Amino acid sequence: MARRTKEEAAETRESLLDAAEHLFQKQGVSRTSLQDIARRAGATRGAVYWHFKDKADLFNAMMERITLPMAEVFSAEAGSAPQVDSSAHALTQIRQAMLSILNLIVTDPQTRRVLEVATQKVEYVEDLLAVRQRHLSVRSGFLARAELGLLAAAQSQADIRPGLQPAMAAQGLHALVDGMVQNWLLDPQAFDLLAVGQYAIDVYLRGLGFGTLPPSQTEPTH
Amino acid sequence: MARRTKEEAAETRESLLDAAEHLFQKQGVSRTSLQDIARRAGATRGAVYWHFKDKADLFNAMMERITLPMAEVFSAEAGSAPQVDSSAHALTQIRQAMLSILNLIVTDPQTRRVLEVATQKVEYVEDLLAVRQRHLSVRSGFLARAELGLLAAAQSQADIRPGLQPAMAAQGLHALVDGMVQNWLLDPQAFDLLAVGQYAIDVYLRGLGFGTLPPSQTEPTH
DNA sequence: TAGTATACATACGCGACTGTATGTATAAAT
DNA sequence: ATTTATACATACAGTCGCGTATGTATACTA
Repeated sequence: MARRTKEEAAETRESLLDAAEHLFQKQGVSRTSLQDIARRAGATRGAVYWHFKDKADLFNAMMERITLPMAEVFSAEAGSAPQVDSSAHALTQIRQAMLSILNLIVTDPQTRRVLEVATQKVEYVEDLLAVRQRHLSVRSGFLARAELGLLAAAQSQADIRPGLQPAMAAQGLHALVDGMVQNWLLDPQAFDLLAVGQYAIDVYLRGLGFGTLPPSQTEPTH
Repeated sequence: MARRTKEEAAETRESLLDAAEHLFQKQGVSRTSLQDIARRAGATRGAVYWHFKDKADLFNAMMERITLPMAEVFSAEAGSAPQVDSSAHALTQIRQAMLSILNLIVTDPQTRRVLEVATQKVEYVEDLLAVRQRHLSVRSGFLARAELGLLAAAQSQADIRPGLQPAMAAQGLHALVDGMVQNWLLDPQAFDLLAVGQYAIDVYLRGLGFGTLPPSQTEPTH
């Protein structure tokens, strides 16, 4: 083979990452060789070592192709409908953001693939610790957002519990969504992520004292 | 070396599993060779292959040494105080069981180690799929228990929400606890597992309509 | 007490995977 | 129109870890 145009080179890179995604999901990261990846992409290890330093570098590049769901949704939400009464609907925003996360995971195969790899098909160790770091930073972003939202919502509502502890409440909310997603990824047929997710989130928010949620679609179909 | 007594052989086996626990936690399962394990246990690969078929077999033996927290607590709970009024205190039992889980994880280093390995330091794939299976069966056990408990509690209380859906509610509860544990294992200094766990669980149960929890220690110290 | 099975240690052969070195046709720069 | 850097493919060691085969001293058994 000979030199390709810059475009073609970029395509090669992408196809390598695509191949890695699928193979990592099927065989796990450690059991997938660079040979495997190159072959599936219709290339050789030469191409891999040209585009990436080693497997860890390739893995990180794969991760960076997608924004993790949590971050994705919050950034999208920020640029959505301009809020006239932001504090009043802060809670609705949080709720909606989390449902969007669940929806994205159910809908988008690539997101689901990479998420599955990141949570089940890789060992959080050494050169791959970047995953852990990303995970942690996404979490802290979520916590900050949620905490602010909860505070804002509490101020605009009367029936809020006096003992509300925003930091702990946000941690719980995060654990709920995160645990829900991980459990669903472990066995997608076990339950309906959207339905159960919505139900559980509403239960939790109600437990915080937010009894009156927008009547739009608060109750799941039963 | 020569032949050891049966006792000594059993000790060798245990020390191999101990070594594996620590090394798996530090380096991940795939990056730990049987050589590493043998060396740390003060033995050779010969001992390993005598006691175990291969690494997967050793890994599974390591997992089976401990009962996973969720299962542990429920089995212990079953044999605890005999219930005079079981339906009335079903909820308290559930709550207590979950707090015991969290307590066990924080308290017992071995449980924490193995749990960390099982959730972060192994790839759920092929010969190691037994972990996934264990995870799933523990979950279904939890769900069954929790669902029954919720139903029993609902019958004995008036202020329960009419729309209670026990299956979904149980899923949410499980996701909450599971997510909490996993997030804590990822970064134990990020928050206090016991305090936040208790807070979030109570929030969730309150959201289900169980407003009056036993006054023992419902409110976290603040 | 001789024999046998046990509980390892040691030695060997092997494939797999990695990183690098080198070759090369061609797109792009001059 | 050369030249050069690019985008790979191919070739080469080298290491590592695995599984097995074999050796062996001793606890147990009859």
